[in-house]
Amino acid sequence: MAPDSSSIDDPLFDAGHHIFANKDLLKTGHVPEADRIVGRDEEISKLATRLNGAVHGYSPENVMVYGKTGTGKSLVSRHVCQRARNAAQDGVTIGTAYVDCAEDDTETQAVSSLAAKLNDEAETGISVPHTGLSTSKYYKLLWETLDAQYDSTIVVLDEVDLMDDDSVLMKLSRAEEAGKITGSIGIIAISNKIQYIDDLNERVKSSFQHKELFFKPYDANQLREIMYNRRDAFREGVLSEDVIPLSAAFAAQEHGDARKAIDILRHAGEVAFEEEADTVREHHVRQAQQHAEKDRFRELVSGAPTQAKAALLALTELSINASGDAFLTSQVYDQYERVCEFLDMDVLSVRRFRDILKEQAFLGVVEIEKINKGSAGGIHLQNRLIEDAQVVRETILEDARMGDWASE
DNA sequence: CCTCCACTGGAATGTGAGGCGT
DNA sequence: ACGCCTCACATTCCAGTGGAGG
Repeated sequence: MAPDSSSIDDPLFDAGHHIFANKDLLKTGHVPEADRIVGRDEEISKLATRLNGAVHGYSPENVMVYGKTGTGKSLVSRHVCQRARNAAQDGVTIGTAYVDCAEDDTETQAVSSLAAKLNDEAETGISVPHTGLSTSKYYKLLWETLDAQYDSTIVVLDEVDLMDDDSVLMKLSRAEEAGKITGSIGIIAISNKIQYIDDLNERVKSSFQHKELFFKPYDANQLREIMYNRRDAFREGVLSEDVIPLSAAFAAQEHGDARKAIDILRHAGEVAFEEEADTVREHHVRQAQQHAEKDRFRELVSGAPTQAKAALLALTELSINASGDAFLTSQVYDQYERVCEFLDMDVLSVRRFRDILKEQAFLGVVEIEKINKGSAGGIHLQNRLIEDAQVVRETILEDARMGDWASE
């Protein structure tokens, strides 16, 4: 928790860090100052237009914000909220609240956290308990709070698609016309899924439709600028020239996710530190990238269903023990039967087994090539692991149900 | 150019879990 | 509590595939 720069003279914890000056700047939750937001000017102004009403005491519009992770959706939303608060005309007060629906994923939790965040007890005299009330009570508290304090309220619901249902959206969007509150309310709903709006209740849908805002992934130039803005996380002169451009290039390949870009940069710093290098260089970035790649891969494998793991285990076994690195489906299936028998699992049909391998190919864990052996055997698929077989094997064996296989 | 091999992949169908309206 | 629907996962069946080798 404490910043690296705190200088407690304990030899166990090195006095200073020779790579990082302020590592916090590279934390995922770090919010940069307004003038450091890169390449999102258009999105900022569009979002502001929608919320413009609030500043003048009218009703703001609802907005649905789409975009992949790490494209600045939350950042821009928070930023615009803050600007709206500051820009509020004389006599107009604006309340803003941000709810992460990944944390508060039920209706009650979301409403209670909204009420708690918007309520200033000193001013309203209302106290909002963290738990214990019924959902409707929390709504009532929320309406009271809003009436007591604000002319307009902007609510940001981040990752709404993780919400268990859309009743919060429903009730919030209708609060004004249903006369629950005297002021107005605007919702910024943020979602990673483009189709999210299709699953919504018709009423909610209509209040968000045609008010969507898309966030494009960052390109390499923008990523580079984002990283330059945080270069003071490192000590001066520690970053060599090509580190940031290279990290940006890697991250741009990975769908333009700014979060990943920063991760790679931080990782590169950590690698350099562990190597006791004086500067962060290109090869540290490459190593960090590989590390990230491996992490992603491990996540894929460890998250796979049991049967898929058994299939992969069969493939790793062949890759390690047999010659060659690509194997016919029938060979892998034979091995898979042995694995299942040993682990006392159900043996799936060949047909299903083929589909499982195909899924893994889609995820990028295995690679499948079609070959034809002619009159010697017709059409076959050759399955090959993309990552190192040992790595895959170790990851699978971490699974309790698979562990026994380690004893052959 | 035709055959032929052994697997591929589409389609139909079955099954259990979980959500939804009544 | 109830049937109804959808979804993910799995099985069975079988026509289709396409290059090596005659």
